[in-house]
Amino acid sequence: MQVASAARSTTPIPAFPFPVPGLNAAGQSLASQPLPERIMRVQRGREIYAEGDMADQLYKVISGTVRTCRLLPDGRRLVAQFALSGEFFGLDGVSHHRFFAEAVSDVVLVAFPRREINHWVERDPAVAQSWQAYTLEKLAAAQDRFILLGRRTATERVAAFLLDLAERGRGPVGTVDLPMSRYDIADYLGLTAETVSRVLTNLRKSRIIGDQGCHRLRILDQDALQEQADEEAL
Amino acid sequence: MQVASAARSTTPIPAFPFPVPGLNAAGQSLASQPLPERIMRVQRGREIYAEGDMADQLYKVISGTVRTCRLLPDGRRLVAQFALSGEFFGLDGVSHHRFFAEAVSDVVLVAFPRREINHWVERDPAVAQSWQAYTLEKLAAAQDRFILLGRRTATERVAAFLLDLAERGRGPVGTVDLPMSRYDIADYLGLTAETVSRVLTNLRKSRIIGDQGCHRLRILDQDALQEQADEEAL
DNA sequence: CGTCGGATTGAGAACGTTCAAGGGGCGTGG
DNA sequence: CCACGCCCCTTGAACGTTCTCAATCCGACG
Repeated sequence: MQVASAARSTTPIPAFPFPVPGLNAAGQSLASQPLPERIMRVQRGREIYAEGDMADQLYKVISGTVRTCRLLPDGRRLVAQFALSGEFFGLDGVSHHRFFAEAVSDVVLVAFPRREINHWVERDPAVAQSWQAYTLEKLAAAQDRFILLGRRTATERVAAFLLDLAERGRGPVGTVDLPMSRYDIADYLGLTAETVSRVLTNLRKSRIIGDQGCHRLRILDQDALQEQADEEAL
Repeated sequence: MQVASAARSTTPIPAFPFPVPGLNAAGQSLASQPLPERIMRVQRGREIYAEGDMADQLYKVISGTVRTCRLLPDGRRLVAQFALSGEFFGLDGVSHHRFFAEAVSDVVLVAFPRREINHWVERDPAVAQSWQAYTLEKLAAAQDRFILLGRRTATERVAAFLLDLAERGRGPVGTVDLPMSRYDIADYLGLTAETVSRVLTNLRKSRIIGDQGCHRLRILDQDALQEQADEEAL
């Protein structure tokens, strides 16, 4: 884990991970009490925290992509989350991390001490409410993923993944960035890299997506892709 | 949904769904402000709430078993949770339920209005903390399930399921109750009922579990079962 | 220009599903 | 009380999707 020098005055104060009344859009406290912050820079492939580490911080991605994973003893891996720029991660355990986090690409992060969040939560019921709502939303998203992993075909999973990334990504409309490898995608979707590759090839041959290199593609037919994601047997 | 008549004086006040300072073990308020409660009785197979319903209540199972599920348009189903007696459910959406809940067996429930919980959370930071911790725990459990659904073999899934039920169940030690059907189990584990049945047969033939009817079994070799659950290739 | 890791493609195998048939337990009705 | 019927559970056989293993290709980077 690499911690860069303290934030420069040129670095904008990052937004709090969840919307909080009393903070403006940039996350600056309206109560003239700036949030403590710690800017971190992590190189591609480096670990941000390990499984079992104290979960005493939350992280917000300023730029780049982060993955949180767990490894089984025999080498099988599952990616729990991809955190894109603007998103946050680190909420994978009550007191200790149950997953480890790595930088998919070079990333810049902000770390929020959890005790600071707890302090806020204790002081302000509205913050507590926001925080709770945020956690509940995460829980709902996790439950949605049960269906993807438990009952969807390979094509459905990949199509849904592309649509999800397209929505979350910040590139030009219709263009999807895939900063992670096929192995990462596979371990996120409960597939193998070969299967992911084959599905992408099929979608390309069907003119549903267009090729712009390994780590970028265009969605040529949004409706068709949606159809592939929702249900094979429509 | 069936709502029984108001609780009798013989009905013990049910415990709050999550541990809360200021409440004793039975969930009775020490602040001489009893929690509002609503006892419900639901017959086996009946719906408790539907997908899309307002998520304005949390439920605690007093006796029986409840499943929460979602259905895909083509009939595929996924069971998100089994709530055994003493456990609670209903936290499957921020404002509206994203799953529907049904009674696996005849059940007795207590419903807690969410606004009541919110009220408590707003009044007492310690309650807020407990509530938050509870939600985080649920989130961590959900993330664990990603691995089960994404990367485990059929045998591993079933073995892990049996161990989980054995731990949560309240029957005699070494005995596991399976109130739900093979189809329910399959939809919980992302398998088919046939596969579940086959795995159980294999475990029986290996003398790892013993037969006591379709809905009850004995764990004969806990270590072996643990081995099956953790990893095939140990 | 060469090297290396990731991506793609192919062939074969394996695991789980699908389809189908038979068996058993429980509740209902005669 | 017994018989029937309806689920559900179990078992078998064939199929299919995905995985595994392997070779090749491509692109990024030195």
